[in-house]
Amino acid sequence: MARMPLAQRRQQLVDAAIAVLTRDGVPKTTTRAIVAEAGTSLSVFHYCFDSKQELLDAVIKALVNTTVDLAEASFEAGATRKEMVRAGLEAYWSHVVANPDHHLLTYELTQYCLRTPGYAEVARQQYEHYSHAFIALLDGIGAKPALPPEVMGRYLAALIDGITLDWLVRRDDRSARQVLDLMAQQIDEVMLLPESTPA
Amino acid sequence: MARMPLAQRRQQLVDAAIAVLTRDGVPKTTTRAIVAEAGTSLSVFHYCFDSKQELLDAVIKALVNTTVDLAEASFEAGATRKEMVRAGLEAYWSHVVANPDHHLLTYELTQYCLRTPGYAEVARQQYEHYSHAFIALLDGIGAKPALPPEVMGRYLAALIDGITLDWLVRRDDRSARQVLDLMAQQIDEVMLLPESTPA
DNA sequence: TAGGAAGTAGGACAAATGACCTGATAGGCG
DNA sequence: CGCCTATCAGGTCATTTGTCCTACTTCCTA
Repeated sequence: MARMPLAQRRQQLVDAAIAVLTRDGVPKTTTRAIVAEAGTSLSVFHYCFDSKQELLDAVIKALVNTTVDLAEASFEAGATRKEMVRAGLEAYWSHVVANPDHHLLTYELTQYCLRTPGYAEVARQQYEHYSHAFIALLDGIGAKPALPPEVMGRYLAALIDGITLDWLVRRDDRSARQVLDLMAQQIDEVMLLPESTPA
Repeated sequence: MARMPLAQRRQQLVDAAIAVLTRDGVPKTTTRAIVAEAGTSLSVFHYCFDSKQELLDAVIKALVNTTVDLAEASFEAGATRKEMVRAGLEAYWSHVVANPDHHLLTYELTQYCLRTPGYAEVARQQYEHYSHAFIALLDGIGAKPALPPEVMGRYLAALIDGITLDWLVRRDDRSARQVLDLMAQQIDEVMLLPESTPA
């Protein structure tokens, strides 16, 4: 193997671990599978990380960051308010459909954190981020919520989380799209105050 | 150990497995932990089941049944339509709060099924049951849906699933209750046609 | 250019785990 | 009562998995 500075090798192992986690799931992600994916050896692994747990720390940090970035970046442009809402959901949804394993892994890691002493807080922050992302979206659109934004954010985050999980389980595209449409409609027609129509 | 007929011993091992799964999670549920919980030996285990997988089959069947029963039984009486909806959600929610480990395990097993070849269909059926339970609830209430019942059922099932997961992660009772209230309100005021007011 | 540190290689080891085997024993049935 | 089948006990084996150790190589630097 080509020699590589420590930081770079660490990053490579984190990437390899994410690849294996995504492809094979948490239980099958052994240290040997990770180093095989990275094309290196066990000794290199323990040269870079004290333990498997320390690597998982780094993996979780990396994944949470990308997931949050995704959630925040998903909600962007559109012409009318209704279009912006739909565009945001659409952006998120196309990422789900294109990367089902990524999202499945997110759920798995959440579970892992809940079961691993000292990691519950990590999962907690992850879910805080989700609802905050929705609040920020609605705020960014310039929408006037008809309800407390906090409650709306959590409602919508829970809803999209449930829709995602349902699709990951049943892979029913038509059903998912119908429910997403209903969600967009609910947001626009029910949860936000009517737009001030320009004269 | 007292001698016991095969079927009874099997049931005992399934119960023990559920206890360990609930308490310690899927990864820590080893055959040894199961037989220790049941107070028997490994040999008894392999006398009753060919493999750990075969036991898990039985466990999943048992758990899915109880979960579905719960979901269906949760939705019962109340005076007005609004009260019935709230009572149904309340019944479900009190079970969640009283048995968080049970519900956490449900999510874990869903993941397990998705990752285990040949078990995806089990998870799929589980989620079918959830939305059907909602459709049946609304139908049982005698409510006139303002939307296709199929879509509403999936929307509500996804929503309650997301709310449950959010609470399991953040354990924020106040937030959960607010979102549940909003859900009840949405159902009553938006998703169902107005009740025909008696003269 | 020599020395030393940073990085790599491969093997080894103990613990955990699923699976199984042989012999003992209980308890119904003739 | 005595047999014989169903049930149980304990030990054992092979595999997997995380961890680590020692020796080797590359590369920077004084």
